[in-house]
Amino acid sequence: MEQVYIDTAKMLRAMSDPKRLRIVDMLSCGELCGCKILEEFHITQPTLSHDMKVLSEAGIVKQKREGKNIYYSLNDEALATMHQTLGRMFKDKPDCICRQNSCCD
Amino acid sequence: MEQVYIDTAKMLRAMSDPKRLRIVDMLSCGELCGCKILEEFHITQPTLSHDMKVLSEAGIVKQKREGKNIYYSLNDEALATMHQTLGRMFKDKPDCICRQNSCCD
DNA sequence: AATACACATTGACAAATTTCTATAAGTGTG
DNA sequence: CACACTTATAGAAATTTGTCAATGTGTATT
Repeated sequence: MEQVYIDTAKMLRAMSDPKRLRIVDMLSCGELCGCKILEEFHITQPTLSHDMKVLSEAGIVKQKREGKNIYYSLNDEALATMHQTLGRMFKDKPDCICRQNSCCD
Repeated sequence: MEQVYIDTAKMLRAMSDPKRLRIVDMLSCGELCGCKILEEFHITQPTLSHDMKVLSEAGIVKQKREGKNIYYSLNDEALATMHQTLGRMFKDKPDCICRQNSCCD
């Protein structure tokens, strides 16, 4: 299986939970610390921590410590690339990824 | 949880498997019957049937019977809408979905 | 040092997902 | 009708995921 499918699928999987998708949406408005994000959901802190780890490991969010807090922000570059990749996968074009790998013989 | 997160997450989940993502990519080049898709993977027929069901139930693929075969094709409209929704979620804009629902106070 | 706050890790459990074998159902052909 | 071919369903086993309570780690404040 080509790497692009594996990598893209991993990012999609990370965002395939309504709560995590909403977190991505929240972060698009700017960085937020965990405790701030936590306020918006009815989940425990360890659950959020786990969700942020999933998003981080998929390369969707970055984090930086500032004092006691950790601020999460979107990895805009990675998201833009993934968005573009998806767009190419959805459309039939001469440079369709599918044709590049001759999967549609 | 707003419906848009639930609906979008469901589509993302359906595509969050490398194999199913590749199937979407394959279908972007035109409709294909199940047996043709099956040739490209090392999985059993029931497994593919299950995968196609997941994609169908997420609204990603349509199907039509033609004799013995069932031809699968992308639901372009649904995919375009989802792609656009994702784009809006990733970017900070005045009409950011997040702001619309005042989740970033 | 003691305390408080923010976040991560561990261990556990239930629920969902993936994949298979076996079998059923729909369709066309001799 | 009997057979072959394509797809779907049922049931089972293994794995992954989502979530929590309990606890550990890092940082600041007093």
